[in-house]
Amino acid sequence: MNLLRTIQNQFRAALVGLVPDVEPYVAMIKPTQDAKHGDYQANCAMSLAKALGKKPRDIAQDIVKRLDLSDLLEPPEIAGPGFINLRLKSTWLAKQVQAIANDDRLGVALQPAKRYVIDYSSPNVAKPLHVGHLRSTIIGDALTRLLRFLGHTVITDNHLGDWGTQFGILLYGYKNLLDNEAYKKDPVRELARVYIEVRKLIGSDDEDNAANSVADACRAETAKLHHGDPENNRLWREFMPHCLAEIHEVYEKLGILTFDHEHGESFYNPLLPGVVESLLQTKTAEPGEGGAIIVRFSDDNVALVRKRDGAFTYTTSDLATIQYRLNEFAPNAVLYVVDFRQSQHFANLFAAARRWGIAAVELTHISFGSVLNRDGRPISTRKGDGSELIDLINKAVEIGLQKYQESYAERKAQGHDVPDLTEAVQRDIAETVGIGAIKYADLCQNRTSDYKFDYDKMLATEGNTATYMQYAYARNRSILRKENIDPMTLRNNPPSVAIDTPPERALAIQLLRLEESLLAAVAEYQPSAVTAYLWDLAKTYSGFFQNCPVLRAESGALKQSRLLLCDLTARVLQKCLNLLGIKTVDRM
RNA sequence: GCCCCCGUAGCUCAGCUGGAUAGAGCAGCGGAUUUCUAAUCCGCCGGUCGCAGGUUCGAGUCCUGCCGGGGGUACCA
Repeated sequence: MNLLRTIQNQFRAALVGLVPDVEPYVAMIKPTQDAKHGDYQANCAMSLAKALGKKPRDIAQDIVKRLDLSDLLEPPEIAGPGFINLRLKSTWLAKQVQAIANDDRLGVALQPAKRYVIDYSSPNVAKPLHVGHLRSTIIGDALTRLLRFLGHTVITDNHLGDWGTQFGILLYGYKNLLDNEAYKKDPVRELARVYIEVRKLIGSDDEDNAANSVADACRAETAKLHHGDPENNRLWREFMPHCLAEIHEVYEKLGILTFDHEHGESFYNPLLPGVVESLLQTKTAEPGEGGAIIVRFSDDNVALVRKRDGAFTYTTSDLATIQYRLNEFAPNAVLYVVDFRQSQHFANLFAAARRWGIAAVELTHISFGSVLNRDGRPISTRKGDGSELIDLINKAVEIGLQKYQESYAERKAQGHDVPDLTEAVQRDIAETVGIGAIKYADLCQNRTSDYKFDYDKMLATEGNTATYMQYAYARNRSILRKENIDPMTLRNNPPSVAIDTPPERALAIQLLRLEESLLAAVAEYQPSAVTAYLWDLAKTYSGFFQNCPVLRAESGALKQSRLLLCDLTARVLQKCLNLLGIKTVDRM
C-alpha cells in the first residue's frame, strides 16, 4: 500500500494529453505540511501555467475535472495560486487498514529486486573498535535490513583493515612484551593488552609518522610481514581469528547482522600487481614522479596506485575490490558506508573505475559526518578518553538501567500500577533501551551531519528518541495484555475499522504511509527517513491513546476497531525499529 | 593555492528533486493524574534561515560573490 503512488497514478491519468512528459508534474504531488490543506497536495498547476500559457487556477480546474476521484478521494479544493488540495476518503482508508491487518509485510510491497554489495563497518583489525566505527556499522546494518525487507538481495562485506601498520605493533608486542600464560588463557585479551602497551611506548597518536625506536621496530615488523617473512605471516594467521573474535563480540552485543563476507585488504593483496598492470595497459594510469604509478584526473588531482617503493595504496586495493565484487556477485550497485573525509578518495576511485571500463553498476559513497564529543570536537581515538565502543555501549546500558529504576520508584511513589520485574528482566530492558538509544541517536540524524554523542540526549524519554518509541510500544502492548487479547484472532479475522474521529483518521493515514517512508529511506540511503516516520507515528499514536479509549470504547464494534489500530501500530513501530536494528520490549 | 561539506529559535537538529504563515525536540513558563503504563499529554514563549546580489509567479532550498567553521589535497588507509 502506497498512498502517494496511488494518488500519483490517478493524476498521471489525468495529466496525459496535457503535456508530453507528465512525470515531472506527477512528482509534484506530496504530503501537505499542514493538515488544514488536506492529506496530499498537487503543486503542478503553477508550473504547467507557464508551459501551457494559461492561468494556473484554470489549469487546476481542468486537472480536477479530468481526475477520476474513484472511491479514493474527496472532491479536491483549489486554493491560493493553484494548489490542488487532496483529501482521502475515510471509507477508503478504513478498508485499506483492514486489508493490511493480516499482512506480515504490513502492506509493504516487494520491490523489483536488485543486487547490492554493501561495504560497511570496515574496522582496522587488531585495534579495539572505537566510536569512529559506530556510524558506518549502524548505518550499514540499517540499510541492509531495509533493502532486504523491500525484496532486494544484499551481500554484506566487511572490508577489514587487516594488512596495515597495526600488525607491526602487534608483532612487536608479541615478540617483546607477551605474557605467555595470559596469551594461552585468553589470547584476545592479551593481544589487546599488548597492543595498548606498545601504543603507549610509541607515544604518538599517529603511529605511521612517530619517530622513535619502538615505532621504527614496529614499521620493520610490518615490512617483514608484507615481504613474506614466514614467521610474521604465520603469526598474522594466528592472530587473525583472535582479532576477529574480539570484533565479533562487539557486533553481537550491538546486534549487528552477521556479515556475508569479511574480505580484508590482505585478501586482495595478491591481485594488486595485476590490477596496476591492467590500469597501465588500458591507459587508465600513467607513470608519475620517481617511478610511481598514478591515475591523473587533473593537474592537481591524482590518485597514486603504486608508490615509488613499489608498494600499493588503498586506491589500488579498492579497485581490485570492485573488480572482484563485480566478477563474484554481479551486483547492480556497490555501496560504501564510509565517513565524509574520504569523499575525494571515492570520487576518484569511481572515476578511475569508469575509466578502467567498469560501467553499468551503481557505485555510491554513502558518506556520513563525524561523531563529536560534548565540546563539539571530533572524539579522539586516543586510548583513555572513553571512546572505545564497548565502553560506550556498557555505559549506555548502565544509564538505561538507572533510568528505569528511577522511573519505577517515581511511578510506585505516585501509586501507579507498575509491574514488578525481576533483575534479569530489568537488565534486558536496560540492554534494549541503552543500545537502542545509541543506534537511534545516530540514525535519526541526517547522516551527512556531524552529531554530538550525548548520553542525556539519546537516553531522554521525551522527544525523538528510541526510548520514546519503546515506551509507546510497551504501553500499546499493555492494552492487549490487560484483557488477554490474542492479537492473532484480531489479525485473522479483522474487524471493520471505524475512523470517525480525527485521531483515528490521522493514525490510519500514518499507518498506511509505511511503504512511502521506507522507499524514501532507501532512495536516499537515509535511515533518518524511517525515524522521522516513527516519530510522526508515535506522536499520532499518542494522540489516539489520549483521546480514544480502547478497552472502554462506547461499543463492542468500536473496541474491536481500535484494538486493530492498536495492534497494527505496535507492529509497525516494531517493524520500523527492527529495520533500524533496534529491539523492542513489551514492558518497561 | 585548489576542491568538497556546513552555517535555520538560547541549545540540538528537521525542512522530502522551489510551493501556502519556516517546523520539531530540549531548555524556560503555565496546565492535565480516582491513568488502557505520567519513561505520558496539552498550551505559551522563542527565528532579519551567516551577509549581499541574481534567477523565478514564488527562494531556507537554485546561481554568483563575500564572511565564518570543518574536512581533503602524490607515496597512511
